[in-house]
Amino acid sequence: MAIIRNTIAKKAVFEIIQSNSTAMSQTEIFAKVNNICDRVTVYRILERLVKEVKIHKIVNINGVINYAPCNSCEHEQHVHHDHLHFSCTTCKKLTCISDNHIELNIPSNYQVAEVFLTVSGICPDCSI
Amino acid sequence: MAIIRNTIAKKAVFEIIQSNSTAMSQTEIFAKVNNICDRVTVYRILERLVKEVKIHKIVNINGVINYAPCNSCEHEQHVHHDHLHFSCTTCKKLTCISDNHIELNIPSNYQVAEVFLTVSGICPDCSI
DNA sequence: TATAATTATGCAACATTGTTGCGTTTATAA
DNA sequence: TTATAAACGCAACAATGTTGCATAATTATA
Repeated sequence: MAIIRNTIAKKAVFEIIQSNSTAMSQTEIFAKVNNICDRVTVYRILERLVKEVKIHKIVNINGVINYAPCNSCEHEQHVHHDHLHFSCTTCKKLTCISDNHIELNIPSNYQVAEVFLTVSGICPDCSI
Repeated sequence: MAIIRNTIAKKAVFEIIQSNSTAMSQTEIFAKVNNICDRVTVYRILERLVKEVKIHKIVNINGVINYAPCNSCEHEQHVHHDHLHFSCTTCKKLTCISDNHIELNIPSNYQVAEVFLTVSGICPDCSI
């Protein structure tokens, strides 16, 4: 098993993701990293953080991949993040909303792994 | 109001989308169109078909935008497509599953427009 | 503390996906 | 048949993500 290193750039990326109230794209994260590292490195750091279950990927309604910290997930059991994501059509921000337990009606021949629930609309900040 | 034209390429694109059991990306659609038109034209046709509510956009769990026909939607009322999408992690196919009515628990200061519900896992074809 | 092992990085180059401008073609209404 | 505006092709660009490889940096351990 590979040894995971906690580098300066990795710490910076993780801190940026954790301190932001909404999920961020690679582009936004790279902009905030302030030339501490190459943009390719940001991609690779994000990949590692996802693998380590420290952050998780969320796809925005326009297809842009965003990253948010894994706050309430149980790492040991690899329980997935079936909470709700709100995708604002005005400011494009993606916000994680508290857990929404939903009942699904899926044919039994489908093996379910993860549930992605995203709601689009206008967030409180944009609806004056 | 602009007049909508029903061109050969548009008919072909729509037929491809309608005859396929799973949702398709622009790349897949363009490959099936068989050089009947430019790839830019496919993008523009898809855009128009979405606007005409003949097809709808679905974002795959990897961020790729897919298109599926609008079968059961009520055009007049512009009712949105809050049915469930199954995204197979093996064959990457995106399948529309029948309506799943879900109860959401969203703070009242969020204005909801559309609900996107995507489940990842293994589809029947891939789970032998 | 020095050194070896290997993880992580930077850079360059490439791939894919989507967008825009503009001149030309074509479908439709009159 | 003709005028008009929608649709198209082409080229060029932009954004996002990936890969290979040489170099740098971190960690374990001697």
